[in-house]
Amino acid sequence: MVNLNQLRVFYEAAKCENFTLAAKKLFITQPAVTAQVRVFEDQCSLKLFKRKGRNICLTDEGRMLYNCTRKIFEWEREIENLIDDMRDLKRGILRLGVNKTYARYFMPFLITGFREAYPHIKIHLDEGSSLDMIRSLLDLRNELAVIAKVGDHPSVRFIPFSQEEIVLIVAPDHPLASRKAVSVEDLMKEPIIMKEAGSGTRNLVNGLFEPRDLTPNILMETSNTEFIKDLVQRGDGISFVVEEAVAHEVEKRKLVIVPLQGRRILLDVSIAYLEDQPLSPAAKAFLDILLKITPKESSDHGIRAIMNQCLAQWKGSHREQNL
Amino acid sequence: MVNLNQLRVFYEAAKCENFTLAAKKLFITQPAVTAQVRVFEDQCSLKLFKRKGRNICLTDEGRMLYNCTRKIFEWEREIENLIDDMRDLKRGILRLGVNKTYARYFMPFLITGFREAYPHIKIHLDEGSSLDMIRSLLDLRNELAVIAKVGDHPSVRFIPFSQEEIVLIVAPDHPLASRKAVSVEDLMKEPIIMKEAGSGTRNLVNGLFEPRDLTPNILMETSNTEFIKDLVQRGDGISFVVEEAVAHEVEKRKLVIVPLQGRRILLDVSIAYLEDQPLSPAAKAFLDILLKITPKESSDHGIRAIMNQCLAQWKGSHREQNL
DNA sequence: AATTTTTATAAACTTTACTTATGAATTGTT
DNA sequence: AACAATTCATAAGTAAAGTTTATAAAAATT
Repeated sequence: MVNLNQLRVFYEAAKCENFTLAAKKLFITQPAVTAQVRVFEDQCSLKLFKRKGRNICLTDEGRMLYNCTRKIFEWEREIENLIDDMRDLKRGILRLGVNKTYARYFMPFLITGFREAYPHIKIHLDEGSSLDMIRSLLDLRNELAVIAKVGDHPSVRFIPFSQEEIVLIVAPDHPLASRKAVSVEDLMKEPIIMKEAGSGTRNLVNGLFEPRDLTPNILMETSNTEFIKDLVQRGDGISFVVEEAVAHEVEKRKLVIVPLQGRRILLDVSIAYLEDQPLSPAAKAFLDILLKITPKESSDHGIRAIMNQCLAQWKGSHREQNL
Repeated sequence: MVNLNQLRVFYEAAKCENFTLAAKKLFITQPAVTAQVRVFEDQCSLKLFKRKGRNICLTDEGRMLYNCTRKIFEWEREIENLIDDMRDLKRGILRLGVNKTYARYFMPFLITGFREAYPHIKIHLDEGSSLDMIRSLLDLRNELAVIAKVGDHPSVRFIPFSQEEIVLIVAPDHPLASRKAVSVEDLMKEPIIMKEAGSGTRNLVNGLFEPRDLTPNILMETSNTEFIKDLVQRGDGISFVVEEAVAHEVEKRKLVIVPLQGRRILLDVSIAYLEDQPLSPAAKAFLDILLKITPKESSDHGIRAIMNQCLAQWKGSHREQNL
C-alpha cells in the first residue's frame, strides 16, 4: 500500500524537478518535500532522484514511476470535477416517486421548471400507487414522492401540496348523466370501475361506502386511468377519478361529471420524504421548487390553479435568468 | 486537492459497503473509518453513504464517486507492481558506457551473463572514447563505464578490471613483418594509423613517442578499429590496437604482430562510476557481475583469459539456476 | 570572493489519524 | 419477547505523521 501523500509530493517534485518549486505548489515548505521524498524512497528501497549540481533530476526508476504516477493525479482532477459538479447540481440524479395520475397529468409540468434550473440532473421518475411510493422511500429507492397521503407513517414526513377533487364520471348517455346530484345509495346498483387498492383515490372512495356498511358493485380494479375513462365512456360502468384527469373529456362531452349529494371528495396530495434521511442536493432543489409553488392559503386549489399561477412566475424567473 | 488518505478509506468502505469490514481490510479500527468518511463527506459537502438499518449503502453521489475513485486505486496497483519490479530487477534500465573496442569484441560476452540473470532489464549501451564515457558519467547519462583508465578524476571511482595488450600490427608483406622486434625509432618513417584522441590506446601509444620527443608520422586518426585493420592489411600503414581485436586476423595470417623491443604496452581497463552518486539496482547488479569475474591476482590476464575462465563458471551457475 | 540558489539536516511543533471505550440502533436467535 | 450479536456513532486520549523554523552545506552566478 503506497502512501499517497508521499506519492503526491513525489509527483509534484518530479514534475518540477525542483523541490523548492514543488513545495510552493503544494503550499508547504521545502524541507517537508525533502523529507517526504526521502521517506518515500526509503519505503520503495529505490533512489528516485539524483542530485545534479545544486539541482535534482529523476533517476530512470524515478522517471518510470513518475510516468505511472501521473495517471493517478489525472484521475484526481476527474474526481475533483465530479465532486464540484455534484455539489453544484451539474451532475446528479433525482429519484422521484409519483402516483400514476400525477405522473401522467402534472409531472411533466412540475419537472419542466426543475429541468430548466438544473439541466444536467438526470431524473428517475418512478410511478406506482401512493402506498408503493411510500415503500420506495423506506427502501431508499426514491428520495421524494408526490402522492396522496394514505395514512401516517412514523418516519415519513408529509407536506401538503395540493388538493385534487375526486369526481364521479359516467357516460353522456348514462341514466345518471342528467341528474343534478346523486347519493351514495344511488350508486349501489351501478357497476363501478375502481382504481387499484393502495391508491389515494381508492382510499377515499372506500371511505364513501364503508361508514354506511355498503359494499359497492365493483366491476373491475385497475391502476390505469386511461383505461377507466375508456370503459366509462363506453357505458360499461361508472368510476371516480381525479377531476383534472378528465377535464379534457368533460369539455368534449365524452364524459359527464355527476355531483355527489352534499359532499365533495378531496384528495390530499402531499410531498413525502424520510424524516431522518438527509436529502441529496438534487432532491433538496426539487423540494424547494415544490414548496415555492405550494399555495399558502389552505383553499381547495387543485393542481390546475397551481399551474396557472406558476406559468406567470416561470416567465418571470426565466427572464431573470437571462439577464 | 482531495485528501487521498480519506479517499482510500472512502473507496474501501464503498467497496465493502460495510465500515467494519473496510476497517479490517485497511488494518485500522472501525471508528477510524467512520471518522475519515465523515471528514471526507464534510469536505465534499456531500452525503456519500446512507444508513440502511444497521448497515450502510452508497448514495447516488457516493456511487458516482466510487466509480471514479476505483480508477485511482487501479493505478495504485500498477504503481506497486512497478516499484516491486524495479526493486526486484524485473524492470529497469542499465546505462552502460564502453569504449568501442570493448563494445565490439567483449561486451556481447559480458552482457550475456547479465541478460541471463535479469532478462527484463533494458540495456542502453553507449559507445565512445574513454574520455567521452567519463564525461557521460559526470553528466549522469551513464552509470557505469568499462573503459581504459585515462587519468584520474576526483569524483570518478576506477576499479581495475583487466589488462589488454596493445600490439603493433603490420601487413604480412610489410618489411617489418619478419622482424623479431622493432624499436620506436624504427617506426618513425612508417605512416601510422592512430586511434582517435581520448581513447586509451591512443594515450598509451602517445606515451611511446613523447618521452623521446619524437613525433610519429600520423597518416590518419579514427575510432573505428575495423577500418584500421583494413588499412593496415592493405599496406597503407601500421597501427597499434588491442591484441584481442586482431586475434582472428593474426591467426588467419592477414595481419602480423611485431613485438616492440624491450617492452609491452598494457592497457588498463577499468570499471568506472561516480563515487558519490548511488548506483541503480541494475547498475549495482551489473557491477557485481563484473567484480565477480575480475581476476584476483594482478597478472596480465586479458579479457580472453577472463572469458575462458568464465565459460566454465557460467555453465556451473546456469546449472544451479535450473535446480 | 561574495552572493544567490537549492537541497539537506535537526529539533520543535502541529495536525492528522488512530485507538480504546462505550453507546445506540437494528437484526437475528432462542 | 427477551437476549445476544452486529454495526455504526461518539468522545476522549494517544500516537504517528507531516510540517515549520532555523541552519548548514554545496554549487552556481555575479
